[in-house]
Amino acid sequence: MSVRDTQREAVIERLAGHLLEHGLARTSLRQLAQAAGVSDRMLLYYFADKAEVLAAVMARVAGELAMRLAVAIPDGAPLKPAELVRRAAEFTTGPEMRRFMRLWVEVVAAAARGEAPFPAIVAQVMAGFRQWVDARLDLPAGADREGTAAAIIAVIDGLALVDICSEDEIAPRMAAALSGLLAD
Amino acid sequence: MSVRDTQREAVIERLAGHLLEHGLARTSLRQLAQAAGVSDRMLLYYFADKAEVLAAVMARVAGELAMRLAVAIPDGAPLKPAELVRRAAEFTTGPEMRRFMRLWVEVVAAAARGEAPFPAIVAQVMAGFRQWVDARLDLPAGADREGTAAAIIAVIDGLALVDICSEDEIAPRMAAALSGLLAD
DNA sequence: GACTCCTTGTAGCAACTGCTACATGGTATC
DNA sequence: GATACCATGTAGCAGTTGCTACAAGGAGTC
Repeated sequence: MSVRDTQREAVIERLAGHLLEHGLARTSLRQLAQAAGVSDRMLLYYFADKAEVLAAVMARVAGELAMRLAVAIPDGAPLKPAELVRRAAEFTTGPEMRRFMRLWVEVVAAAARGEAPFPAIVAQVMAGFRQWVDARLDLPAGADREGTAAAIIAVIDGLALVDICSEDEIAPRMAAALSGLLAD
Repeated sequence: MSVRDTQREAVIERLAGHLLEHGLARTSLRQLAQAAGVSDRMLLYYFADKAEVLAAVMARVAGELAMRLAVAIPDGAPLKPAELVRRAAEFTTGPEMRRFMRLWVEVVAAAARGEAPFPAIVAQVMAGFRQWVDARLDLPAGADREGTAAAIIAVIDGLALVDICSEDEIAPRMAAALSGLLAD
C-alpha cells in the first residue's frame, strides 16, 4: 500500500472521530486538515475534493453505526414492532450513540439542502436502516412491511431530534412515555 | 410607521416565503437581499445583522406554523395520546405543511451546530410545541405529561425527517403503519 | 549520472462571506 | 434658509472558502 493510501486511511479514521465530536460544524477544508493532522494541500492530495473527503469519512461512520446496531440487536430473533422500537429507542438514546444520531440529523438536513455529497449518503444510510429493521421485524403476513419499517425509523429518528434540542435529560422519560403509547 | 419599519415588515414577509421554499440553503446576506428585493446594504439598514434578519423571519414562520397547528387541531377537546398523534401526523405530513417541517429539521440541525440565532429559536419553537401538545392531551392523572408530550413531538418530527429523506410518497403508508403501532 | 514518479511544501487565486465607511439627496424642523 | 435626520447608493475591507500552479526533495530505474 502506498504512503498515500496509508495516510488516506489514517485521515479517514481521525476525521470520523472529528465528525462524531463536532458534527458538521467544523468542516471547511482547512479545519478538516487541522483535525486530521495534515496540511490542507495534502488533504486534497489524498482526496479528489472536499466532497470525496466527506463521503469517505461518512462511509466510515455509517459502517461503524451499522456494526453497532447489528451487535446491539442481532437479527435471527424477529421482534414485534413495539418491542423493536423499545429496544432500538433505548439503544440509540444511550450516551454512546447520541453523537451518531446527532450527526445523522445534521446530515439529513444537509441533504435536504442539496449539499454534496450528503444526498447520496442519506440514501445509502437510510437503505441500511430499512434493511436493519426489516431483518428484525416480526410482522403478520399481509402487513405493510415497508411502511412499518419507515414508521419505526421515524420514531427512532424523532427521539434523536428532540433529544438534541433538549438541554435536560428528557430522553429516558420520553422513551418510557413512548413505550406506553405503543400497542403490545 | 417609518419607511424603515414598513420595509422591514415587507422584507420579513418575503423572506418567510423564501425560507419556506428553499430552507436554509440560500441564506447569505446577498442571497437574502435578492430574495427580498432589496440591496444587501439596505437589509443591514433594516436589521442590525444577519442573525437579526433570520431571527425575525423565523419568528414569523414559527407564528404562522403555530397558527396553522392551532386551527387544524383546536384545543378544548383533549385527545388520547394515540389519537392526537394520528391527527397531528396526518396534518404535518400533508403537502401544505411539509415545507414547514423540512425547514424545522434544518433549523434544529443548525442549532445543534451552535449557529446563531438558531439555538434560541429552537428553544422557543420547541416550547411552543410542548404547550400545544399539553393543551390537547387527555392523559390519566399521575402520568408523565412532559415525557409524553416530548414523545409525541418526537414521533411527529421523526415522520417529517424520514419524509424529507424519501423521494417516493412514503408518508401516507408510514402514517398508516404508525397508527397501527399505537395503543388505543 | 540522467530520468521519472511519488510525495510534500509555499504561495496564491478568484469567489464569497458578513459588514462598514462615506457620500448624497431628500424631508422635516426651527 | 440653516440644520438635522432619514433613506439609499457606491465602494470596499478583511476574513474564509474550495482549489490550484509551481517547485523541490527523495526514491527507484536504466
